[in-house]
Amino acid sequence: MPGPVSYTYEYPRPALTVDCVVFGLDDEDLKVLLIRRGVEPFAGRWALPGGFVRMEESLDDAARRELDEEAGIRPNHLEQLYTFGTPGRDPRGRVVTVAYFALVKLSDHVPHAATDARDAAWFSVWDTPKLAFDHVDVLGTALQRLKGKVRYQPIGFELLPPKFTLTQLQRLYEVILERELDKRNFRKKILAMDLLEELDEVEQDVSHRAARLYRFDHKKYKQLEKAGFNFEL
Amino acid sequence: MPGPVSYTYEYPRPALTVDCVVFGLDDEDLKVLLIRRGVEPFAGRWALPGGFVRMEESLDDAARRELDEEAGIRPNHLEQLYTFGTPGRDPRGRVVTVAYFALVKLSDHVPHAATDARDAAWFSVWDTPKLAFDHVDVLGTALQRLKGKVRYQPIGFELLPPKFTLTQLQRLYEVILERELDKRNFRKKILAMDLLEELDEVEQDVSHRAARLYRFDHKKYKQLEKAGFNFEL
DNA sequence: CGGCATAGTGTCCGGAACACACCCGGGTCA
DNA sequence: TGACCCGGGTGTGTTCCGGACACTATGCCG
Repeated sequence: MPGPVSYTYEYPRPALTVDCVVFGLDDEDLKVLLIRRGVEPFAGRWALPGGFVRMEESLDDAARRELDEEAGIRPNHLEQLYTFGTPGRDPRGRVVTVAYFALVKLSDHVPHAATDARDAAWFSVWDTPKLAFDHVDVLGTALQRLKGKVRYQPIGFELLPPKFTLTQLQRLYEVILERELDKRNFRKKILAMDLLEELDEVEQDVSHRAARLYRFDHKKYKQLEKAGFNFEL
Repeated sequence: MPGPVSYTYEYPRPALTVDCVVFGLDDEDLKVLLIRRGVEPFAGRWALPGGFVRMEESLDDAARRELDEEAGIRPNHLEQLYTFGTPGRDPRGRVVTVAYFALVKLSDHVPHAATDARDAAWFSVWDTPKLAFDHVDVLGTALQRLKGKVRYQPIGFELLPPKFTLTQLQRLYEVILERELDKRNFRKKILAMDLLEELDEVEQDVSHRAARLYRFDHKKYKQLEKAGFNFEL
């Protein structure tokens, strides 16, 4: 990609990057995707996937591009999280980063690495290695946001396979909200919303009574949303 | 402020600005602070106060500095809103802006302009002139955020004078949420939280029975918050 | 065929939301 | 000066919703 070797401005400008907090759900645990850095600064440390924003792309596009390049991930749900710009957060100089958070179905991304000759891996969000830059703060902010948002918007489904059992769904909420929920009340509430399509299928290969499978009805949700319906818990 | 006349980088960098959506509450109406632009682009148009981020200041500091410089405002409540970076949003080239939103007591800022030889004025949020850049989008996003946030965090008080009546408080919520509330229930709920200090004073100069004044108890709120209390509606 | 592991289900109670109507206090104006 | 007008401020009954709570059903496995 040839071009001029330098760019000159009248006033100094910070560098601009995007970083992505990608969440996935494994049985029993909420995971976050990390990349092992190959270059300084923080070579060898784990960090959130991300990189520099190009001049002709939007911030959202930059986040998607970096995710695809660094981990081969094309998330369904991606939203801007917060912008971190404290001077000194990057030893190379002033770097401002727009953080994003994404939700993916882990099942779609089991064999993770091998996409860019980099190490990429899923870690439990409660037990990550020491992170580069201020990425702990970014992760913390993302967790808070996820916790706050999952109760008022049906985004949790992005973490589950298309067909899931009510128990799986309940566990998802329990893991994210960090508290236990009553099975009967949970089912009553979620079914009362009439957003789940009950399928004529049950889970396979379990050594006990198989649970019925459900599917989230995006179309019905869009309708209800327009009509002023508010998803809650 | 003399210095080198140019800054050179190996890769192109977007310019970085901050813009602030400052809300104030007038009897009966939610207002937003706008500044008339003196220079191109969009000279003569109204716009949100804002400007370029300096290399040695944090984003929050930049927002506060610009607000002070352009309108003489030092808001109590200021928080980051969203970062807008679509290529083409500024005709001068790639400019990414970190938007903030702030709440102020209008009473503290009645005589607005005259601070920087610029025009500054409060407009009803439902009836603003045509704005420069993509500032309509920014304003829209800020309104949405305010609407969402006011129900779960006691930030509405930042818009009222220190001493206020319950009716004033109720009107605030009605204006922001764009729906009417039941007087009896509103009072019951807000008083039950035990966050308002009942004063031995009543409002003055009204042509009907004077209402009792209250004050928001920040200290008590901090305590309750730590104890896991959640403000709601 | 018995045991075990998870699926699936209904009821009751207390507090919150809501709708409804009346008295209070003070200023205004005839 | 007294009648009235305007919002301020309060009580109650009804309904609705969320939370607590425990047992039966089903299917696989040994």
